[in-house]
Amino acid sequence: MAQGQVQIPQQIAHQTGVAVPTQFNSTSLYVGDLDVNVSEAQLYEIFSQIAPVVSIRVCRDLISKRSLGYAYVNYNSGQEANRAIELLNYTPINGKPIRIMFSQRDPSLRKSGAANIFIKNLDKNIDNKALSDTFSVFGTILSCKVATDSSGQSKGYGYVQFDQDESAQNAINQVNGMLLNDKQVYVGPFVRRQERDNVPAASKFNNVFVKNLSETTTEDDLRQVFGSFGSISSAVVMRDPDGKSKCFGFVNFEHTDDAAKAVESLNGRKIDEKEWYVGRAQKKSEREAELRAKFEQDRKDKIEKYQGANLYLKNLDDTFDDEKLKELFQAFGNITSCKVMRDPQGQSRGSGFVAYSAPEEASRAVAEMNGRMVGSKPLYVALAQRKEERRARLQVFQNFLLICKKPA
DNA sequence: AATGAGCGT
Repeated sequence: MAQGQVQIPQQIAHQTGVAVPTQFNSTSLYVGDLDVNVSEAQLYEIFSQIAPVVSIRVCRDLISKRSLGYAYVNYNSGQEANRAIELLNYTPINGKPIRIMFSQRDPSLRKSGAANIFIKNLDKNIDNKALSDTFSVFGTILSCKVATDSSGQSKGYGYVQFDQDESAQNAINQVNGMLLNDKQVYVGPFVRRQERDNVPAASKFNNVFVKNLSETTTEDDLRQVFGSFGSISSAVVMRDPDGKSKCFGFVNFEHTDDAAKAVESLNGRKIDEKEWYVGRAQKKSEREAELRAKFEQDRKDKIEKYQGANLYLKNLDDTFDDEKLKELFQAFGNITSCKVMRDPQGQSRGSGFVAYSAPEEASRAVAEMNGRMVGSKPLYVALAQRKEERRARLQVFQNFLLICKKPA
């Protein structure tokens, strides 16, 4: 027998060739949320109180043998398994409530999050069992859990997953906004964190930004135009210290939906011969982040564009200056910049850069000029590497040297 | 205020 498995001396239910059992006559239970130290023996003691147990296995990491925090308990009949769920679910073992479900090896239902609801503003005294009892009137619960901190204290929210969408819908309709232990709870569909982040807070805003105003447009004009969408708590046209309009402003609505309506219908409208831009006002930090991102993108575009249009020169005759370089290289294309590198004393370092406006010009220059005698020496001409590329290459080389030095 | 984690011999 496999290690870690307790085989109970009972006749074993043979299921070979039998169709996959449905949820409710399955004899196999998944027991999750186990403390890592929970053993088969502890589970046996508890589960055999319901009916004879066929087998129990705590699943463990193959190598470390550490408990994965879940186990399987098998009974002879579906009724027994069902009874175990009813009577033993949320029983604490080592102080931690276990969570029992019918074993369902196909993960698709679990992953889909279907019929799953989220409850918040729960009284801290409501535990898994109480939550389950509250919601079981709407249908069969597959899983139910109150979020807790490490000491087992309720965090005031939880989850209930039903087997049917309809049950979840009814639970939401009937319990949302109701009092549970004198606290008004929120009940809604469960939404994955990631999906919730994808829905930008962008749709909930009160403050509207307007630009491209005429210089003569005033706060009163803004109130006039925006006022038709709902009540305004403030309107402002930004101005220079001398009072001259900066041609943009902000209108703050009392209700988010009014703000949204105003944006929807005013953006791009022509008013006083000016096409207004009307949008959600960004926070300063948001705006800055956007500008930073744009700047970064522009920089990347520029690098991309000039990629391959830059030359790196070395072994350059000391008598060459920027001007002479330009003369030498302009035959191959349109030079956008040209530089001889010098030390702080102004002495030529014998290297330099020539930038063209297109990569073809640069490669022509390499082909024609590399190795050519210029002044006293043969000139080295190659496409310039970007700083990062060069750094990466140097790093590879340094590593190589280190490896070479290491004794066998 | 808060939107998990979870399936073997």
